[in-house]
Amino acid sequence: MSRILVVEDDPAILRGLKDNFEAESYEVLTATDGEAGYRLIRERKPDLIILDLMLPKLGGYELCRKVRKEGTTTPILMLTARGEEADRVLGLDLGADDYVTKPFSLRELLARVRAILRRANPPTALPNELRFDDLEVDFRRYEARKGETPLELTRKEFGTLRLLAARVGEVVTRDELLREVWGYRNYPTTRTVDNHVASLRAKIEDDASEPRHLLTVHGVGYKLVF
Amino acid sequence: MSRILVVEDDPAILRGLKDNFEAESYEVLTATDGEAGYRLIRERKPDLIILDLMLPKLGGYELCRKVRKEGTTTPILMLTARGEEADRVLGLDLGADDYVTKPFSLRELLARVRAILRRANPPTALPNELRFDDLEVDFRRYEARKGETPLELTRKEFGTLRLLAARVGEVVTRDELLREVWGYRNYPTTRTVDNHVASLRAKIEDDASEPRHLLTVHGVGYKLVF
DNA sequence: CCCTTTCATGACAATTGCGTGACATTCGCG
DNA sequence: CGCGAATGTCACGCAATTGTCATGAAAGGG
Repeated sequence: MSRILVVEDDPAILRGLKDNFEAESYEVLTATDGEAGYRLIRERKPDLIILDLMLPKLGGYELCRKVRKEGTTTPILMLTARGEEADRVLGLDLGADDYVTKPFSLRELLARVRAILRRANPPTALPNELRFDDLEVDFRRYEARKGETPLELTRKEFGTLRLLAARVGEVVTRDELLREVWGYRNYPTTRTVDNHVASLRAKIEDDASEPRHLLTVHGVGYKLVF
Repeated sequence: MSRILVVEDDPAILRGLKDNFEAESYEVLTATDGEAGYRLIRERKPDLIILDLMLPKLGGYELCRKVRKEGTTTPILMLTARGEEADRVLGLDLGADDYVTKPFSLRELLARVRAILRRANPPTALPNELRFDDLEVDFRRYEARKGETPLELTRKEFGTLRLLAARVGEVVTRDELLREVWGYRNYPTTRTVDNHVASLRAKIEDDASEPRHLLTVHGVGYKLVF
């Protein structure tokens, strides 16, 4: 069976996870701070790393980036508390393969672990770039241009546009946008989405009052069309 | 729409939850102690159970474990007072699917409920498109065309057509349409359905006064045939 | 610590779409 | 054929949805 490393500083959660994964007959390694976790990654080469975001000595964020920079491709699942940087769409670039927000569902966590290990299909493919007409967006560089003029898009705008771009033509509901772009942090109103869509329109549409690409579907949501 | 059981002994909270869920078009069952909750689970088979941890007669832990042991897979969302981490892990051990700590944000709770239900009840096999004759409907894009001319269908019209399309040839009653398209609560008159069917006809039939596809079955409902 | 950017929220107006009722028409059934 | 019930048609008022803007809070950089 697979070997899983859990890096988590809360001893109660750590033990709960260890017990449960072992009950599923995984081999479990544990660490309570980032540095110990880093050593275990190098020495024991786990098949999957479960990483708390807030860690003593070396944060999950930094640890994640560090091992990725060293070329480690081991799948990483991030545990994040509500209130932390939990944006799924915006956050996956750090090198994590999946995300679970605390307090989390153990059943869901187990299901995700199985899914990751099965490794059949990569996680929901988000596009890395978008281009049509004179618009050009690079989601990895967080750069956008309209014709010759560079656009200053905010993080939420990038995230919103990216999710819409991932499903070009299809309607994306405000709830989906909130879930995927905003994440499980502080639940803003769906009205917040409208505002960000509005400012996106002001930037990417020729005439924001007559949008031709970022369209509203009344009572449902928004969609991006070419 | 979905049926939610709320088991909570604080009448104020219970009332608040009931009102809010009903405002979201959920059907709500309520119980103020574990035993009553247990009976409702068996008798009414809710789609989701929201369970307070501290309950008279039969606690949330015990109730959760009991129904799980009996093979019930209905998703359970636990409500708990802000407490120790041990509670969290223990609660999840018992088979709860998610967890919200009191005092909670109503928006958060609603979002989680939606997420759980979405996960548990994968969108019932509704067709994503419909085509016959010169009609072409894409339910994900919310787009419809008749020949060359695009049709402007409203949300209810899309929903109505989609449900009819899911059961081509079969009669769908007005009550079914109301339940599936309109949602559980605040039933409009069944006459409302007629109106939407009428406007659908005006759009998709060649001759609305002589419908050939969207047919009335007198005294029963409507059906879609090719 | 201040300053800038980004974000969330609310008020307001404009628009869309929905629900309802009145009346006409059709259907089912004797 | 005739009656009552069910359905079609239509138009109106209202409620929900959305665009727009302003404001204050939060986050991030110097």
